[in-house]
Amino acid sequence: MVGARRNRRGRRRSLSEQEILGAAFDLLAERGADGVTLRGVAARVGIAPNAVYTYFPDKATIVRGLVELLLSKVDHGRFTDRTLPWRERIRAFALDLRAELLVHPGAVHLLLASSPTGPNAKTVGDTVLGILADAGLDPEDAARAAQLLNVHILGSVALEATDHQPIDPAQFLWGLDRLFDGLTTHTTT
Amino acid sequence: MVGARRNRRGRRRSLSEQEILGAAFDLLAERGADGVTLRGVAARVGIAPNAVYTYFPDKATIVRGLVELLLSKVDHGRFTDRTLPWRERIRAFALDLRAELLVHPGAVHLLLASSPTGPNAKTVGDTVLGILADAGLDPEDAARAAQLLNVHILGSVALEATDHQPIDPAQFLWGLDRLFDGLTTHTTT
DNA sequence: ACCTGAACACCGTTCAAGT
DNA sequence: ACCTGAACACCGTTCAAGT
Repeated sequence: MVGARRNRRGRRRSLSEQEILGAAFDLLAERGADGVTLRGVAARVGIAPNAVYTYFPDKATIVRGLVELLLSKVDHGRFTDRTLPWRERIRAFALDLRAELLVHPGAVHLLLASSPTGPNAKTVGDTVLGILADAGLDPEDAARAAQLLNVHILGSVALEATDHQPIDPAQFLWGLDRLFDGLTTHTTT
Repeated sequence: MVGARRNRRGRRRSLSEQEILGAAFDLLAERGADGVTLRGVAARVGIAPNAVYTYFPDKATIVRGLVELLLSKVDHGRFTDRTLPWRERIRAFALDLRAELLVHPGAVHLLLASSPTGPNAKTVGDTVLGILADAGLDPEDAARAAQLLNVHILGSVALEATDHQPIDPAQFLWGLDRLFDGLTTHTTT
């Protein structure tokens, strides 16, 4: 239903939105968040800077698409095994997302600034929500707990990524365990 | 010992670093983080853009100074009352810092991106550390807990501030309570 | 040492024009 | 509809020159 719109007249579309987002993703990987530039993306796909506006209304929309593309790299399938303890499942998910964000310098700031609402963001959120429901939290608590985990993951990565020091997951995992303890205490009382 | 350097020759200094940081702070309050611009600061204090380089080596240094100035607005004295329960003391501190960050759109992103190391940042950190020590945590755990609280406060504000929705402290406080529970569980086991 | 004017190498975005 | 060249209104930063 989306795309495949009849181009009744005029020149054929030489690119797709996905190719442009792909170029943005490459720039993110190669030059970091500050390197994701409208003009840079245009140059990489071989069109003039203003031609990008044929595909996206502004740069903010491109960044949201880029964040969506980034989130699609998280493999949700790995965390659906209900035979594993829920702590293990969340831990695996959190480490995976964290790793994905750490390889792209500044990417986490795009996340924190754009507060993604796309389908992939929803899928990621639903994955966490499902695990928390399996853990026995009622829907309201599960939603709050998911948000709390989100804050921990993004906040940790943002602070870790700016410290130029080597990145050690110990503090991250310690905090995650405190969160688990806090959630357990809350559900058992 | 700092400043009051003899100007042996040349024109008198027409400004102080503090006046420049003050102008940056005003711009932050009026136009948000994106409005904090080297040229804007220069215009506000009435000098040419490049004259700013006489006071600061680059914009990043100005931003660090601005973050320091922002942190100086947090009133640490209010949280030193040891007769109050430690949860109350941390809660008051966290709400205070959160409120300070929320009034300046985008300010939290400056914090997250600059990872402040100045004296005011240290004072803020020591305040939290002291409270956690009063709560009975050993120094290592207190340091980790302080970092965990830091992540929660900054991460929450960053996600809240980008959601354009009205800002509700309930989720923030719920998360804080889960952290307290998690820390309590950890110290009592 | 402090300040200026001019310039450089960028940005995101808009406009008029071509197909 | 898609694309281009030119321009606008910005950035941070550097350089040469004046006091």
